[in-house]
Amino acid sequence: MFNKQELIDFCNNARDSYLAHISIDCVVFGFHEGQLKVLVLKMKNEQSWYLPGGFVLKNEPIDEAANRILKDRTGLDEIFLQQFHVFGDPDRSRPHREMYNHMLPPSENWFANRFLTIGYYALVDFVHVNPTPDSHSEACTWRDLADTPQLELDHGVILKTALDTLRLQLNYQPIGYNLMPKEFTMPELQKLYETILDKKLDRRNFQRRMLGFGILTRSEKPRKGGAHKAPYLYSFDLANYQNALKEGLKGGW
Amino acid sequence: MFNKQELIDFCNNARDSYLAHISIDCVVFGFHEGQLKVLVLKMKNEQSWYLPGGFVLKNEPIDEAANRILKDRTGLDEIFLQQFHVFGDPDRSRPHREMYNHMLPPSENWFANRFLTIGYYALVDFVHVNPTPDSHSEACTWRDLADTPQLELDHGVILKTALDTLRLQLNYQPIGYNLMPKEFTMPELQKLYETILDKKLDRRNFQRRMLGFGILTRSEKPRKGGAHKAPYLYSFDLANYQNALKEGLKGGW
DNA sequence: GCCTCTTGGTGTATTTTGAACACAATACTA
DNA sequence: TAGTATTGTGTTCAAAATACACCAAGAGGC
Repeated sequence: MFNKQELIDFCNNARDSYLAHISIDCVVFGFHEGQLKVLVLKMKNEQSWYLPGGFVLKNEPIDEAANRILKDRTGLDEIFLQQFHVFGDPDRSRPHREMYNHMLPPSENWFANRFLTIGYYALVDFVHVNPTPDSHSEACTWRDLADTPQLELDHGVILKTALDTLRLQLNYQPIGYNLMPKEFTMPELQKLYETILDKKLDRRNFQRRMLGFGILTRSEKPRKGGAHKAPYLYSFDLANYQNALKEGLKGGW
Repeated sequence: MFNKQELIDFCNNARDSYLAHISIDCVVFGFHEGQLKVLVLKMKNEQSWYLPGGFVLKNEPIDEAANRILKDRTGLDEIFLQQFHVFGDPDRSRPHREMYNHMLPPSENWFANRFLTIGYYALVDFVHVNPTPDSHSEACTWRDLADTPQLELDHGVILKTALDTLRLQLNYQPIGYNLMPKEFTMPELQKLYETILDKKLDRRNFQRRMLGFGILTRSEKPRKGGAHKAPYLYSFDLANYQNALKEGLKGGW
């Protein structure tokens, strides 16, 4: 939350720079230690949590805007981003719109406007992300999907919609490629699928089908160090993966 | 295209009524005589064709806006509508933005603004539609998908994206229910699937699979009148259909 | 070192599903 | 009433999904 002077400065700058009525909110997924994670922000001086978001510069393509916003939050550029839905209820941001009523008249207060928000989901390699709060926030952190805090406004709905979209697109987008590190074991990849789909899969059939798609290349060296048998390391063959996705990975899970 | 006075009136009204920077464009699909059809508009005094579209009232949910716009073009209310993509390139409407430069300075010209457009696709029962031009247009007509005119701005891309989405969602949305009349024969339904997917399907396997889903109810009376064997009439069991779609109609086509 | 436990990798039998095709039924035509 | 075009149903064969058995490799206890 801003104090009055911060608010005035922000609003002046926003009016000059950004398109009115339009915002972007991002659901950033990562995968670490067998858990699907989401990046969330905690607002200064309040127990309120948000998805990373921002506005669109007056002459900026919206995909670039989403990329810019996420670069600020993660340190990563060229992130895998998919637009998935516009949330356009006139009341969706009412608490935001009224929040600064006591500081500024609505005509001068950027946040008093109605905003449609364009929802993007992003897939990132967890270990490369450097979570960075924005000027409203005091914290930017990963949370397990099963352990996300209550989110403000309609951000809970946005998150849920993103997750539903992710499930539907699992066979049509390079989701594994973008969420896994370069090299990974088959059980790790299976855990990702199980987490996204929220159900157990048969270990042996999973392996056979995955290999059957011809989108994985096996490293020479297995992973060392862990207890028990050393699993092989795999990486995605991006060209084959993209090609297979055009038709969709056939069959359900 | 407006003359100067029409333009001034439109702009004054638009500024008071609509959200800036946001428009809606609709791809209306119908199905008639074995052909997938799209509703297009022809602008007054020009050989230029557009998709039906409009703007969002300042306090109107976007889904309602799309519904309102389509009610004006089709006479139908409560149309099946799906938001599918936002087109947000800053240059997407450049020709529109410059079109009235000689009549009004940009600051007073609504169309000189940048617009993001939210793409909706609509599915309607062809025979119930009463195509109605808007104030820019001299004609509003159905065109075969294979015979659509060149569309202005990025409307060609919007149409193509809608069609791709339609294909992907065929097993997840009640597309048959919304495009077919109440009663139809199995070969007619098959033609719809073949048209959307743009490939031939085996008549007998199609029939067995469709019936296997348990989403159709067969009428007592077959269709009379045509030459040759009278086919049965079917209608969708909406409750079962919706239920089956939650999981997706399993298998590909 | 040997046994056992745990985890990863491969093979096989059974069931289910999908594709291809033959044939019967119906309604109009000649 | 035979002919023809079209619709409805059944059967066959192959492919794919599922379930399960077995083998391999590494770690720790004794």
